[in-house]
Amino acid sequence: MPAPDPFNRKCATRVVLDRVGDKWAVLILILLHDEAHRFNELRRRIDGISQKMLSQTLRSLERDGLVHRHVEATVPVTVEYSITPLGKTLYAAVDALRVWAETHLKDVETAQKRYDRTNEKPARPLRKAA
Amino acid sequence: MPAPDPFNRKCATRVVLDRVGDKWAVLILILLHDEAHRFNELRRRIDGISQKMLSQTLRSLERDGLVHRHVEATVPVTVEYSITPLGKTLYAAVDALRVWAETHLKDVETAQKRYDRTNEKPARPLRKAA
DNA sequence: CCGCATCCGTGGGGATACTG
DNA sequence: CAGTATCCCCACGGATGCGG
Repeated sequence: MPAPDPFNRKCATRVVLDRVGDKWAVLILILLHDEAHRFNELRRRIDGISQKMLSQTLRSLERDGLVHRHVEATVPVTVEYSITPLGKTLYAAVDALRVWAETHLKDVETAQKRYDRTNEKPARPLRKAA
Repeated sequence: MPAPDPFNRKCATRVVLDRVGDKWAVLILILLHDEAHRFNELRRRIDGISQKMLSQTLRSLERDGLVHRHVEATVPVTVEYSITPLGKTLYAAVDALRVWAETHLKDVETAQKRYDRTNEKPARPLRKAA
């Protein structure tokens, strides 16, 4: 893994960024930070996630050591997912983003409206209509 | 925009998360945080970005009020991009992620190797070969 | 209940060519 | 130099069905 030069492909930072870019991963991390959950609990909790993505994302998180998977050998098997200590440290950073979002949402929206008002004046044909 | 319930689609947090999830946006933000840059400077600086994505991402950032676009009316037109105050506040949060990445990279890699050693023992056909 | 395999549609994003 | 427009591909992710 190369030195921390985010402008080179495949640098450490990019790897993490890609994981954070995964919206499902972040949401799962937030949920598990509060308490452990079972598979279908998560499924119901997270609006719009497919079973495939949930499964897939959980495996990634487990692989990265951010989430722990505990299998209970009951009759219909029971699986519980919980956040690991490492996961909690990432959660802290991610949470900073959440806070930023809530703090500056208004500013962003204002900027967007301004931009749209200024630039979205199309309908001025550059070349004469045919 | 709904209340801060990240589990509902289209919540504020998700919007920001999606923007941060955009790796190009983050990289641009980091570059511009150091100093203003021109279009093709950014292009050269960022390994692997296409001209289309650069253009597209810059417009998003400008629309969100995170980046400022200054046009100099020289003969071959000159355009400079710089980070806004709002952009700097976001940069702070993003930087926390960068730090996390560099700090815990080793842990993640270790976890991954462990996981792979444990689980990637395929080659045991569940059903007989045809 | 948990989760993998398969099929398949959509759109994100790369390459290229062109304009102001 | 700074973009826009077009084509095109393939990987991401949804839906469905099966297996432990």
